[in-house]
Amino acid sequence: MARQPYLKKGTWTSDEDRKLVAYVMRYGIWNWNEMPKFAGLQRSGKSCRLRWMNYLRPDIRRGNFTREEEETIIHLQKKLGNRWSAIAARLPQRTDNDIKNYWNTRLKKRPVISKKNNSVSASETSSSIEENSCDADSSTLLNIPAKVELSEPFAYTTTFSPSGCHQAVEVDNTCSMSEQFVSSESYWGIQSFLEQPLMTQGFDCEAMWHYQHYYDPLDDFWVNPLVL
DNA sequence: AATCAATGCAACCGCTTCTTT
DNA sequence: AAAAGAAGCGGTTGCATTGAT
Repeated sequence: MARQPYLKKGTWTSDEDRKLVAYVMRYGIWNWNEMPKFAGLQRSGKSCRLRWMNYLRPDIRRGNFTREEEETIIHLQKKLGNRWSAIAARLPQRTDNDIKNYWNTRLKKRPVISKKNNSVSASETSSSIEENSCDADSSTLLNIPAKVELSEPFAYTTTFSPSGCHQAVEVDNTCSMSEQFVSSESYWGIQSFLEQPLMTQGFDCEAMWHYQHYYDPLDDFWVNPLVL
């Protein structure tokens, strides 16, 4: 009987993140079960998919949930039950796993939800809702610059639109400028991977590289100008 | 400063659903 | 229509971090 190749489990390292992101950005998603070996990862396809979907995708917003998001979750959970993917579909930049975790660790524990204005009373939320200066209101949830923070030193920024087409957007000035940067070290880490010979054929590799940057010599950073 | 408990979240597991042949 | 494989989903676990003593 053929021995199963060793498959790593547990927390992802920055190197693994880098490999997966670079691979997906170059080749796209074609088959999660086959991808890991081409990407040089000793992970199951399932693990790769989960990592990408829940953490590495560029269109994910991380950090504190806004009051509006929180109220949406509460409302939809009441309406749909624990159908986290359905709830996540209404909050396009949040993952089902994030929403599930948020519900299980915070919202579920709340004893009383006020029906008045469909909101939670101040006494119940004062300790749990933190204002986030980068939060967008619900009308601008889409098409805002998204950021993925990987384990140091790898990070990149991009824009995302629900249709899958990249388009110019305004930089949210309320967010710190650092969110527009990726260090030169990280940039070259990605670039060197991308310059390696192709390992598979038949994919539109160039089309995958939407993520463009320019170098700012003053800060020694590669800046994402928010793609065309 | 050290230890323990509580908390939050990333990741795994097993099952279901969808797609392809 | 059936079978097989891939992808998606939700429940759960385990570890890292934080706070309390």
